Amino acid sequence: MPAPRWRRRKEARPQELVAAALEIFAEKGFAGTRLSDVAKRAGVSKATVYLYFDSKEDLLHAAVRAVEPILDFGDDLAASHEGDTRELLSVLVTRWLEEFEKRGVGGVPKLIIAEGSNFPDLARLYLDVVVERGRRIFTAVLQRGIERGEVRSDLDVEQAVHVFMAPVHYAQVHRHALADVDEKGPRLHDWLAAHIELFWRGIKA
Amino acid sequence: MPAPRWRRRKEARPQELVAAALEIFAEKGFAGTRLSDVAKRAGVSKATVYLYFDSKEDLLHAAVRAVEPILDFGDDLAASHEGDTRELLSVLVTRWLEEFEKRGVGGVPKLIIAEGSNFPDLARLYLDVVVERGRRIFTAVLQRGIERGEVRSDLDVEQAVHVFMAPVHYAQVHRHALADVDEKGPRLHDWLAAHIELFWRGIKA
Amino acid sequence: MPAPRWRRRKEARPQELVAAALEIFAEKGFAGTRLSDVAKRAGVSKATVYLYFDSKEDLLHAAVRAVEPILDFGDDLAASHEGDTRELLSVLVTRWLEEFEKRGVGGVPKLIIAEGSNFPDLARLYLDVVVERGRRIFTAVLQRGIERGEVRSDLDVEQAVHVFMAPVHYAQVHRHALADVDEKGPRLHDWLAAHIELFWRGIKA
Amino acid sequence: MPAPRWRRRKEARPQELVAAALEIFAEKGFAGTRLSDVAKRAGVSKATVYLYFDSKEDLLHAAVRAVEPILDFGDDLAASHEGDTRELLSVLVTRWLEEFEKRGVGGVPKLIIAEGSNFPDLARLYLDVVVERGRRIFTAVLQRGIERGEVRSDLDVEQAVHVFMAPVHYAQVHRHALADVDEKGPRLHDWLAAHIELFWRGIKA
DNA sequence: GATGAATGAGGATTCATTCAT
DNA sequence: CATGAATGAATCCTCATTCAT
Repeated sequence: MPAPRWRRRKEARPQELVAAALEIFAEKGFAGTRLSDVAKRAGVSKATVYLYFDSKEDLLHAAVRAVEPILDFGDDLAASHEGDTRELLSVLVTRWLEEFEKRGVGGVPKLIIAEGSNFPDLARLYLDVVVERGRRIFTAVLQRGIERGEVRSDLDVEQAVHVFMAPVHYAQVHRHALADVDEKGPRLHDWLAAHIELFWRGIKA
Repeated sequence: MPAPRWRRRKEARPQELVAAALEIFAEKGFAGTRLSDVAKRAGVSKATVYLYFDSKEDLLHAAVRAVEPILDFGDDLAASHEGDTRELLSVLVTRWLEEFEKRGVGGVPKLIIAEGSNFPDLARLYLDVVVERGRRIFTAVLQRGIERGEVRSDLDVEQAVHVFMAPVHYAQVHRHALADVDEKGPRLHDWLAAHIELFWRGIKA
Repeated sequence: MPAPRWRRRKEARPQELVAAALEIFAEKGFAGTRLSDVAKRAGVSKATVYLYFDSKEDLLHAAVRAVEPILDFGDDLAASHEGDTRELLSVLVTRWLEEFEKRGVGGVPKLIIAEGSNFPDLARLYLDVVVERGRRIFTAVLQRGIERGEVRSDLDVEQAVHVFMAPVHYAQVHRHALADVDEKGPRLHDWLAAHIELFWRGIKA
Repeated sequence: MPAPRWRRRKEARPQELVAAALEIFAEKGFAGTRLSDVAKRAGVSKATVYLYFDSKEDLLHAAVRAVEPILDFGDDLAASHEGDTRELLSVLVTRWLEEFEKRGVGGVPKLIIAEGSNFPDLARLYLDVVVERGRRIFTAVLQRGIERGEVRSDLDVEQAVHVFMAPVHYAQVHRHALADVDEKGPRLHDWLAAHIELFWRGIKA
């Protein structure tokens, strides 16, 4: 008795819905999103959404929660890295952006910016699993850099981390909010490469 | 002597409405904003809004257009500055943030991030009068720095400007979207001071 | 002390408003008419309408009441007519239509058709001062025709009057409701001439 | 056992809505009709109307389009008639009126008079499927009458048709607009019988 | 589990009407 | 007398949500 194909579909439904919802929430915002559009994009009927989610807001939460494991790679990568700190910064940033896109949650940062004041719980979740966690990771990296003598020992690490992360966050937001229309705007990878280059000059020993 | 039901305010009304609208649009987003709330905050009835604006969307445009003269200070300030470039960067950034708050349009950057994909015209307007103009101003500043020998002459000015501006934009967005909930987040002025400090180390000759 | 010019204007206001109202009521119907459009056509402000009329409905009544003296010509003309009856019919119909247009109330019949069920009082007024009065006039004319031996004495005068008037009423309605779009439709004067010709053949002795 | 809040009626709903709408549009006019009243009369909620029609105007169009097949009987009846022409006229007129009432579109002629200038497309549709078609049918009838020697060969058929139809149209309009209030007005069947009698005398050979 | 049908609550917009000047 | 400004009360339309099948 082979597992029927539709079984897999059925189990995949919630994820498909979350993926569809995320795209549209990120594009239109929460209030601007019609559940009927989400359903259509997921290839189901409106009513089906309610089999898996209690409400539109529930779906929003689910969509944002998809970002939870996004930085799992961070600690390991930082701990196991062998090369110099500057390269580690570069690898981490690259991976950061890749993970978001690969997992289809690239729109979350923008969504959080847009809806954070309407849904503080979501903002807090995002801050915890992305922002704070990112801060911890990069704090560790900079401290390791200091220990290794690569980074100035008089650096105010906390502020430096804030400074370092702003362009990363902003690049994600820009990409999903303005890039299409910002013809003279920065190109993502050059932008972040330049950022790391300048930042490194700013902190190196 | 009961307060009159209304008072003639033809002159002031549009601005009051725009101010009220901007606050709420920035907080709730376009679709999430109820015109009745805007009216209430402006102290008028819903119908009064329609005396001055054709539609909710028209009001949104008006609200965003309030940002148009925001960087008027930039060119003059840059041209007349006597001190060193680093200080000029600092002055300009400080002034930038002040102007937005002073004119009550501090929420616009966040609003544009949230609604840019729904209203590309608005995004374009914002890019023109804020982002591009900011780029031009800082490009000039860095070039002046190179000419004065303060800044490395091998600097890729275009990329440097993009790098420099990201934390400025992000700080504005963060302030109106996440700051309330981001207890461990950066404090605006320290953050930008640290940014300028590190950036300067990155570009100085 | 010459009478100031504006005096005349002021006294003419109600009539100008009634005239403007009538045109628009006849075109758009009562509910479809905006008082602001009436005011604009009359060259005054909306509020001015309320100096002369209590309400939109009051204005409607005034507009329809303008039709009251419309058939004053009828009795005299019928009584003083010297020629034959057929000619009298023709003269009366021609005059009927002329009077409506001359006095600017040509749209009233259509308006009454459209709004009669919403404003039975108006319908009754119109029936009294136009329809019933017309019936009386034409009844007298046909009876005179019988007395003069021009019209069949076995004619059912009451029915004949109803039959005679239908095309007159309909022509008025058609003109203001369908004529613009009814390219293959009848031309008013030929139509009524043919009507009288056929009717006369139908009733003549 | 409480009555279910609703019952699946997908098939019947549009027709029920059109019927309800037609009654109310004919009575109150387009602008004077509240969609909530239409919904109530059809026994559904306001929102349900929008499941089947895009807008109030769409519903109006649908309602008027219900008149489209109304004269289908005409050509056949005229072609297959065996008796004399006078009787054919009578039969056609009787049937004409019957069909409108039987199909519940008796109010359309009045509605078109009322709204023709606001919705020229509707007027055109009505002219095409009712007025013009009627003209063609009666033109054929009169020509047949001439061929059969029953009708004067010098008759101006085109004008005669216009004359003949006016009371038919007007009777329909009168019935739905004024009859209730026009106590001394004509009774439909006597009226049209007298019309046909007089008309026949006017055209017979 | 899935959905077509239905709806209640709500929001944008309009407009007759009022009032201070 | 006139009117610009303001508004309350509708009215159309949308959409998240429910329910019978």
